[in-house]
Amino acid sequence: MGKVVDSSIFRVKMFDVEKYERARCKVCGADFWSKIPRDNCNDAPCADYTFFDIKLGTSPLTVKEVRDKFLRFFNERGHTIIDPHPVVARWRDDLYLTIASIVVFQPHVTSGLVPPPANPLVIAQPCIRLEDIDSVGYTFGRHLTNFIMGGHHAFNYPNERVYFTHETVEYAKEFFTKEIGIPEEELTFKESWWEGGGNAGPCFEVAVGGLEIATLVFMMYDVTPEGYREMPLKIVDTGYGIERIAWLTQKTPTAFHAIYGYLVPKYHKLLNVSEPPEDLLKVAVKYVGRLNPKNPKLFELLKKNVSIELGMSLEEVSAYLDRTIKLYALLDYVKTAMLLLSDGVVPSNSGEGYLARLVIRRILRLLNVLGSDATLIHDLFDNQIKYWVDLYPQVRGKEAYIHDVLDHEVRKFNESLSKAPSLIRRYVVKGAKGLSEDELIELYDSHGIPPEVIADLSRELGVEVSVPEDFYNKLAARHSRAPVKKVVKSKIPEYVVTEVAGLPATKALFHEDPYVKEFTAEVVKVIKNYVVLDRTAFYPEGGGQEGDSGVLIVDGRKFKVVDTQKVGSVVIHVLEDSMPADYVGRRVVGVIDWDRRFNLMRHHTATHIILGVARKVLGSHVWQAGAEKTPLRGRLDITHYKSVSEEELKQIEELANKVIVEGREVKVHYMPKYEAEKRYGFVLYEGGVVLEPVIRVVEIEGLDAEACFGTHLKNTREVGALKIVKVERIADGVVRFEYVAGTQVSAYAQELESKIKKAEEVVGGDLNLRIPSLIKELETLKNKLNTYRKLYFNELKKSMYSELRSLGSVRYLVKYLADVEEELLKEVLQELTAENPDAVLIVATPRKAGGVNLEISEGRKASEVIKANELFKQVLTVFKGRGGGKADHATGYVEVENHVELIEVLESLLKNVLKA
RNA sequence: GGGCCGGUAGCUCAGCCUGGAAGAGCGCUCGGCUUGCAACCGAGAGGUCCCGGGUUCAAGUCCCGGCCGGUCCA
Repeated sequence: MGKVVDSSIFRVKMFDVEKYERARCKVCGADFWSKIPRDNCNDAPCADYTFFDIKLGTSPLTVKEVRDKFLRFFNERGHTIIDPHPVVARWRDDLYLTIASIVVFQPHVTSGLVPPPANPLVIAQPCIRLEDIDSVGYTFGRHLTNFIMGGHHAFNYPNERVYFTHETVEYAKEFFTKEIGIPEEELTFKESWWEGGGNAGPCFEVAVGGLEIATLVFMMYDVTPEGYREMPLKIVDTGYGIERIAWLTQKTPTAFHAIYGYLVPKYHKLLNVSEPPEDLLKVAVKYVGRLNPKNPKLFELLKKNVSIELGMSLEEVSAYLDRTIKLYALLDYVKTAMLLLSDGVVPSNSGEGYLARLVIRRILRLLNVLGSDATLIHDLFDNQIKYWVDLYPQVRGKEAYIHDVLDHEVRKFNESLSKAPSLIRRYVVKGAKGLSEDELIELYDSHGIPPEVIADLSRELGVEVSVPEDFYNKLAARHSRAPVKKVVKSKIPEYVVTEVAGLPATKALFHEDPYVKEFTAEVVKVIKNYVVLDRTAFYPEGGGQEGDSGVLIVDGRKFKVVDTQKVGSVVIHVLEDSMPADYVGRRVVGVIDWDRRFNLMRHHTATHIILGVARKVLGSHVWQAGAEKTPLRGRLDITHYKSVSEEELKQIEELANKVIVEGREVKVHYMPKYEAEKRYGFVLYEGGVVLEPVIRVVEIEGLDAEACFGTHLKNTREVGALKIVKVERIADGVVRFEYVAGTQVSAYAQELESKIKKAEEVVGGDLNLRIPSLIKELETLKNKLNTYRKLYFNELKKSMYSELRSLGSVRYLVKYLADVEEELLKEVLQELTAENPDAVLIVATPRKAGGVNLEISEGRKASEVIKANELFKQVLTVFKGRGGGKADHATGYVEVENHVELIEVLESLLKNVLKA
């Protein structure tokens, strides 16, 4: 299905009533609505920035004031105010960042699975978008990596309409004209199309004086691999640019001045960047609307225009602007990184942590380019934290963590930079005449050395390197398309899934009482060895807990259950052998393998304990990055930015055992989604996202609360004991714990004991005593061996030397040695040839596969007369074999059993060569 | 999750393309020079060439698999 835009949706009532005209932009060709006639759509880059000249009916507003006005305006019109969510979208597994306010409600609300927390509602949501990261600064604040999106949303169900296009446009007009005081004739509504987070729909882009200040989306489609599919819900999804509106009212030369206030001069001072005169910025910003960040030539043109208009030299304009826009980018990047770190992101080389590292690396690179020390980053953050802590309360209390992480990142960055000179030298030498584009890209892609650093360093080496303008595009081309997301393969065959899909939900006895070991039920469906019952105590695989095994008994006949899975809320028992199809309707007794299940439960509850304890010991940036529970052991990956110290590990294990001994209650309660999120926060979704209105919360009092499907113990005491058996860093920023609980602790100890016992049997006694003495013994033997080896070495050398016979300009030796260590022989030959440049030494030794190994070794002078490899070739004309080498050394094998014959042949060959 | 780069002496690395006897600088030990230090000169010790297979007469080098680290991109 293709895009279906019925343009009648854009004919809203207000345009009729207020006499708006529909027109087409002469630059971009888009259709738009305006009260007065216009040539263009009034939006950058089709129009210059003219909003500075518009007289507004309000005084300048700060970001916070705009936000509050926005929330109040919609609240007064029946919208419930919703608290903003984190900038890291932990409630979603298809998205790392909160890129829009609607993301907060996707996909659980937009799909219709869960009702919205209120309807209609309004939210001021901090968002992060990194796709325009390269443009930040150049456009004086039109592009930012973080911003607050003011969104008012209405969710229209087929049987419950709230409001849609007409009211949305009316609200926009009213808000902008009455609250912000924009004259109505300055407003334009451009027809467009929006897509994001799996949904799409037509939209209006609202602009004033070249600046887009809001997008009004009418979300109507799901984006599927097959195309657009109409949604049952019709959703009003609006995005008001809070920062842009503040800029508009303040009329500062850049959005950065409006957003960051006193931080702008402060950063100029800290970074030692001169502030451009105000008229320079004011002149420049007019042209900024026309900038296309992908075309750097436009920026050069801008500078030229400014220099002409001000009568200032181009060099002076460049000197001001080039550095200042980098400073603007820093303001934005630092705030984005601050928000990411405040939400507990741990920088890493993969996953969401990479996004944090990406931003921090940009900051460090800009500091480098501006000639500041990397450690200045701490000051940059401190100032922003102070400035923003009121508007973003989540930053409070995170200062220590942020600085610790920054320290770590600065160190890593410096380490990779310190490797740069030698790496570049290697490439420069290789390439001779400089660095090719490919090499430039490889240096960045594989070693993280930014192109500007490469250019600097190679210049020092006397090689000019030019960085191509489209460097990052070329880099992108190197990374092939992102692979299609792997579809998790069901362990149940497709035909079973479809047959089972329509069945009523299986009653989950394992949830009602996780201690049920035996139960009776009725057979509902049989497909070969796949059996569905009306109720079951068999736990189906999920939430990182393996499915149960056990036995089903029908009329005394036993069927072994090897696995349990679920399709939707239907539980499928996987049998070893098929069950007769006519068993449907019969009574069945189910018995689960309780030993196995109880071990699973202990490891599952233990996993929650360790996670809770790790957060306490290491910090609130610790999130679950993966987990697995088997009957034998548990495994938990957490995010953490350094390796866990011995001390911390001990603390975690001790605290976990304390929690076990204390006997804390493990409570399971069902709770409305929004209430649970409010009470516990998004730590709930450690184990995965839950798309249901009511969620099952497993809570260990005062330690941990997670949305979890698994079976848990009633009390932590039942875990018995816990031992962490392994800790490793599986990726930068991710630490893996492996641990055993309950009876497995003893099993683990037994295993250790038997290992030690076996080892002690081998060494004969206490390991702690025997190993040092064995090492000593080994040393003594080594020394002795060395003594004898040296003796033999000298003997062999001496005897070989005495056997040298003169022949022309060389002295030679041909010898068969039956028992000699290969290494030792080589050493003797090397020394002899080094000391006797005229020596030609040929030694044959026995070869396991038959025949002999032949080694020809020559001194420097001798090798000029007779080339060892050529001599070998001649040997091979007489005997079968293979071999080769170089002038002073050749090796190989020869198929000959009679050594005397071999030696005779060699001697005659030698003589022949020397004669010729 | 994927691409790329790397793993050789205590450290920084060369050698790998094109297979043929394991290298350099720094550091270390000893000696010389010097009032002493630094520098300098001389000698020496120091190696699981990440691991496992394969190809080959021969593998640090080529091929396959794995481990570890780095880095870029989702």
